[in-house]
Amino acid sequence: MAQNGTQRRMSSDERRAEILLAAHAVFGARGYEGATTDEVARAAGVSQPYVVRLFGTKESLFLAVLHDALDQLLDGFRAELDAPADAPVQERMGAVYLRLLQVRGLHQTLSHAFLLGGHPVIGPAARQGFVKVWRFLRDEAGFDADTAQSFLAEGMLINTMIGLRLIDEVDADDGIHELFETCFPTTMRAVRDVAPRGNEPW
Amino acid sequence: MAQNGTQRRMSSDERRAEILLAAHAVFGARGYEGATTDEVARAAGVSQPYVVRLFGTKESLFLAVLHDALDQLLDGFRAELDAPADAPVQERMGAVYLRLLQVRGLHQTLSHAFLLGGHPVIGPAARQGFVKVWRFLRDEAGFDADTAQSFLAEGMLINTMIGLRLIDEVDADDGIHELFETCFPTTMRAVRDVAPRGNEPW
DNA sequence: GACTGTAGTAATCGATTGATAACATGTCAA
DNA sequence: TTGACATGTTATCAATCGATTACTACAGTC
Repeated sequence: MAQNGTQRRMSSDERRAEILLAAHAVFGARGYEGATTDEVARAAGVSQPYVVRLFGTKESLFLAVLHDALDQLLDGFRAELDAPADAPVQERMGAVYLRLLQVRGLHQTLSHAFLLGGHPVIGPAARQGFVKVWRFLRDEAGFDADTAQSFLAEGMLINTMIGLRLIDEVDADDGIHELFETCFPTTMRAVRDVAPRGNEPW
Repeated sequence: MAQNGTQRRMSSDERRAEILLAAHAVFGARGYEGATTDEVARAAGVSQPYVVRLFGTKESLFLAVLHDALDQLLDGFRAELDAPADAPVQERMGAVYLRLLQVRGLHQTLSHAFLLGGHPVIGPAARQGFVKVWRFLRDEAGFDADTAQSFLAEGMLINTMIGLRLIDEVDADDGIHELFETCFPTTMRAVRDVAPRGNEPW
């Protein structure tokens, strides 16, 4: 029974991928320390010990999420670079960045990791990832230093606004509405459709 | 004995201020969930239960730290606005922001709070604080929307770079060195002197 | 110089949480 | 079919942490 219903047997790799997806959302919403392996497990529809078994420790699960986020980011950038150019590079990379909002929690997980530079294990991994992004922008995308800096800065502001759940008040507060229109001049509708809302835990 | 030595009796307000200072550093380095009231207590030189007694709960301690950070930021901005102008407004506000790096952990605590928008108590407080900064830049400092957005964005990037402890590798990695020179063109020496290093826990 | 309120600590408790161990169930090859 | 391995769970433990309680000690006052 249950041949294709709600419960199905998966390969451990498929399961790992599902847990990773759930972990993006949970770590993004609660941070490394605030998230629990049990929350991740329930979000992924498995038991808490199984999460630990598939990833070893909570710390290595977070590292896996961090590496996955950086891979998705840089792979997305590179794929767009290889595609035929239909707009300035900066706009195209920005569109890739915003498209990744569909992976719930990805941007916030990155920001959380970037704030843990003092952590003995996560710190070095986060630094290395950040530098990789910088090097991509400079060496592969061809950004000059000032452009790369502005691009990164705007990315960090986007992460902040997403993490703050500012969208919830975009209609209630004129200042926020203006900020959004400045930050997402063309893409506001897309962002609003995809960004996390306050009424969902993550 | 011990009339003025290492141990002294303080007013609860003085002690509260000292704990607040220590809490900036601890919350900044470890985040809201990652920090423990015991770490804050030891950093402030008091016992853990006393921290809880003076602030009620860990949550209200964090809210106090958040409000203190926003007060220091906006008070600093306003004081600089009232002082005789010796440079463009944007530069002067930026200098205030960098000067606050002397309050260890202040910027990172703000960033941590901004990532907790989904938290039922911290979220609304963080949103409100962020909007207050935006309104200050627009209404009091007279920034136009684009300038305010860039200013905020660069601030978030600075917070990220501080939280990442990137300064530790500024001499070891050419990319990081370049990033720092782009981001802190005139102020790099000051930032390096005052930013937290990897070899200190916070 | 006892009285009293405030500063502060030691001891401890209950809840949470990451991790482990033991066990159960499904699937595939021979 | 049956064995064997991979998928998954239930039960449980030890450590950590925020909070409470009960106690101690200092300082100003009458």
